[in-house]
Amino acid sequence: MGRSISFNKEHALDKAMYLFWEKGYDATYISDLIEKMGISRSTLYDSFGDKDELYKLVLEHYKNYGHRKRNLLFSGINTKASLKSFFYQHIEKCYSDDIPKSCIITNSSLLIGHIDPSIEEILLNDFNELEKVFKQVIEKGKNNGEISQEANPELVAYSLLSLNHSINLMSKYKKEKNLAYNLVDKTIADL
Amino acid sequence: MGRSISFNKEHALDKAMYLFWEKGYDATYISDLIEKMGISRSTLYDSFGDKDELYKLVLEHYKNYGHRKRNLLFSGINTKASLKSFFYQHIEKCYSDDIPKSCIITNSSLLIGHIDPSIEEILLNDFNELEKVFKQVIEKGKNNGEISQEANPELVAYSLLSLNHSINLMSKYKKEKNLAYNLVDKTIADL
DNA sequence: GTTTTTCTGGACTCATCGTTCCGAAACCTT
DNA sequence: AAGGTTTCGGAACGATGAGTCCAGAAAAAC
Repeated sequence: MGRSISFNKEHALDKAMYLFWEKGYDATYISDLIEKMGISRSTLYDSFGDKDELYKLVLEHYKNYGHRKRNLLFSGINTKASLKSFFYQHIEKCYSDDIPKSCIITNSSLLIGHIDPSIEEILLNDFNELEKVFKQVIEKGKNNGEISQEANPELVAYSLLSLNHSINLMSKYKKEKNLAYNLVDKTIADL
Repeated sequence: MGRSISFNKEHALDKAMYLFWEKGYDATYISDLIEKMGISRSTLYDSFGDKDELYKLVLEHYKNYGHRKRNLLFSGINTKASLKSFFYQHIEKCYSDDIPKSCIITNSSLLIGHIDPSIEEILLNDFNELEKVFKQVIEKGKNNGEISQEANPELVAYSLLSLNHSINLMSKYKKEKNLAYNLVDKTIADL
């Protein structure tokens, strides 16, 4: 009974995500959000809570979004090829004009220490998760004999995480895409 | 003639720098600034212009501040030792509780595309400058025979820049300091 | 058609932002 | 001491942000 929901929640979250991603938490205004999400002010507050709540939902939404790329890490013919395809796609996305630069987690770094602790926790968790996945990949590669037995999975994971975030930042600063490719190639070759 | 200035301009800029550095441009409010700088609202506007102008002065101030560390790159007994002392100090500063995390330029990267173009230009220049210095260091190391002739100075400089900014971000996200040291050691050893 | 729920639009409150302004105090010069 | 100049503090202004509220339109269920 009653009127049914007439907007797509996922679609609206998607729009909100791009806004927060591009402009950051502070510079994303409710007025921008309702415009891009295509809903009214009241609907936003009724359906998503306040700005903080919406931001949490967006971070959750972003997580799902990021998992698609992450799956590349286990889909290649071997460990190094998987890593390469992951990083190549990362570079292409970072240098694409269709989506915002960098990643929403990296962009949120300034919020740490100044935002609601429950949001900070989400940020820290998301940040650490990719590192864990890298570690798994390296351990799998060691078991397969594709990666040197001397490699320290924790350190390598850290170094890959570092590479990942560098690409984010470098793309913001408009550094040549080519250099990113070279660094990825070299890093993976040295594993 | 007239009343003389009763506050130290450099000291005030220093306080402003820490604030912008820690909170970022948007989240640094004039009210915070006048409190920390120890001057009144009108004095701030009279002496430093508006927020944008003050931010430019702060970036300039930060530049001088950063040069002290940069000199380490040319002060060691050899190229690799110099690089090590530079990065070691960088890590220590990033993990110190006395100064804000990361660096003001990295933090400001979020503003790119949304701020006054003249400020954006300063940011891009500052960012590129460190890369140039790294390149010089590598070229010098090649001439000295300390670094392999096959090394591509441009790529190595990019990779060191990348390392530098990773440390910034990793410290924000509270990653273990130890991993940063290990990555620095490995990166420099592989040169 | 009636009821129930969703959604809209706009007006509203409250807080806080950046900025301006002005009178008074402090200082230098003569 | 007097006059001119600059600093300084606080009040005030205008803009804009987040969030609330409500009357009514729209859409679905009964």
